[in-house]
Amino acid sequence: MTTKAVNPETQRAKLERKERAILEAARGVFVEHGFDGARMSEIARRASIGEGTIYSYYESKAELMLAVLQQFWDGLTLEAEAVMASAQVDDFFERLQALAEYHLGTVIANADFINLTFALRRNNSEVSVSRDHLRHYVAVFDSLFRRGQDRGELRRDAVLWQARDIFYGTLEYSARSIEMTMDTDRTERLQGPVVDEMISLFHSHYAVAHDTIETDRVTLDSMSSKLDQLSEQFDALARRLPQ
Amino acid sequence: MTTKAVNPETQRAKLERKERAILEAARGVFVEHGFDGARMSEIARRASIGEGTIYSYYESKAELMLAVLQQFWDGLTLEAEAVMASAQVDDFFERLQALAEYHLGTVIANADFINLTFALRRNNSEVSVSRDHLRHYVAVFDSLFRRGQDRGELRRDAVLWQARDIFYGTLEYSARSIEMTMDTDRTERLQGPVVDEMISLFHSHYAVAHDTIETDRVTLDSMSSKLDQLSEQFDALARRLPQ
DNA sequence: CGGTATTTTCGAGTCAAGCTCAATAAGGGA
DNA sequence: TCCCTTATTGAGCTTGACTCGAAAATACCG
Repeated sequence: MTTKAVNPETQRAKLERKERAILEAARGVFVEHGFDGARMSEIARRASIGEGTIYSYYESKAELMLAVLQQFWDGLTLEAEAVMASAQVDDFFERLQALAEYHLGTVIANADFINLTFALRRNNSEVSVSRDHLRHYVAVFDSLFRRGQDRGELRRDAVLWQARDIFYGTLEYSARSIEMTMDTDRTERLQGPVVDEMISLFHSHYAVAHDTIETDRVTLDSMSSKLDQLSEQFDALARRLPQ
Repeated sequence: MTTKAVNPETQRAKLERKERAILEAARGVFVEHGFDGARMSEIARRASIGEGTIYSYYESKAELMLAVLQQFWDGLTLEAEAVMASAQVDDFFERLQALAEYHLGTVIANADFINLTFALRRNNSEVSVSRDHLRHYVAVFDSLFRRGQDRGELRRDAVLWQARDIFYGTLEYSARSIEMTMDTDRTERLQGPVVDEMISLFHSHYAVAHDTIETDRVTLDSMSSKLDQLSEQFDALARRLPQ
């Protein structure tokens, strides 16, 4: 009696703990062996439960995988937001650099997960979920970019989704390239140059550099008129000179 | 005697024809159902052979898939090279645009294959092959870019692999985004703007226009100081003149 | 042509892995 | 303690990649 009715929470807590155990075991096995290579029996063994029990928590292997991915992407999004929140400067480009460094590092470190996410593109139901993960994650960049436009650091006519494609597309492709050259090649690529190039690219393509050119044009105009003026004065002076 | 020894070629040709039939059937089934969804039995049925026969041509399902991918990527590379060869202009940016249009269209049209390529990243042996496909394919961009540098259209200090990452990374990411918004959203993205933005980006970041602006600035500064100097000399001269 | 060696094809059978389900255990209220 | 609900289990079911012994086709030779 006393030990049994300890708490109504206990039961739920127990289930949740078990669910977390399954998720953690699944995460490890999926990362180690990929989706096809992962064995439900191994996941069950690591979670210290029977194989059939998994199916009372998750409908199928695919759904379990999806839960793992959900957790993974949620974690990424939170971390990315934290990186932005902890930035000590307001400057767009500094923040972009922080985000790029974080993203590139993460994508390289968790390449397995990223690949798994895109490998799971068969059933339409799963696609939508995977899409939501991405949408939520890239929202960090979106708000950063919009803020940069509002603060006048970025061109107003820049198209958000184009910038987003360039940012994430380039970083992911670079991550794959870095990954590829890691084990075999001697010409190992580093993360630093990739991020630097990205910032430089955003500077030259999206910064309000146009204003600078405007200023130059103004300088040019004023110089030109000054020159004309000087020329006239010179002529006038020359005419006043004695032969 | 007469009918049997028709030709020593016949036998080999027969085998090769059968191999092509298997490859073609496999290609269709893989594209329709993905790697896991594809059934060896269906491939055999479509190729009008017994299931076991496939295994006297290919070691395993994975190796068959790899052969399909090999053929696919080789075709892509050839097409990309043909696009470059048939370009009517020499201008780097026009050629880049043609390549971008081709690549984006191809990636969207054959999204299944592209995904399959990256989904097959488990066994190390397969990785290397997949890497070679990519390396060979992107060589088209590489030679185009180098030519652009040689012809003085592109900055000499530009780093090739960085430009390559930007080009292919952005296009692939855009292709995925376009794919995603295709069936559901009303705000459908088009391929045109993506390519245009890419060209514009390469113009602003890699064209020798940077040098021009730099040169302009330097010229402007020196002209400005010379003008001031001249103005002073003129005043001094004017003061020395008799009233 | 007949006979024989070799090569190619075949599909029934094996094995492995995801998944089901009837039986069992655990929990919890009266 | 009894009973009902819920959770857990692993032996089997199903499916699909792959094997293998046999048969069919082909090549070779006298």
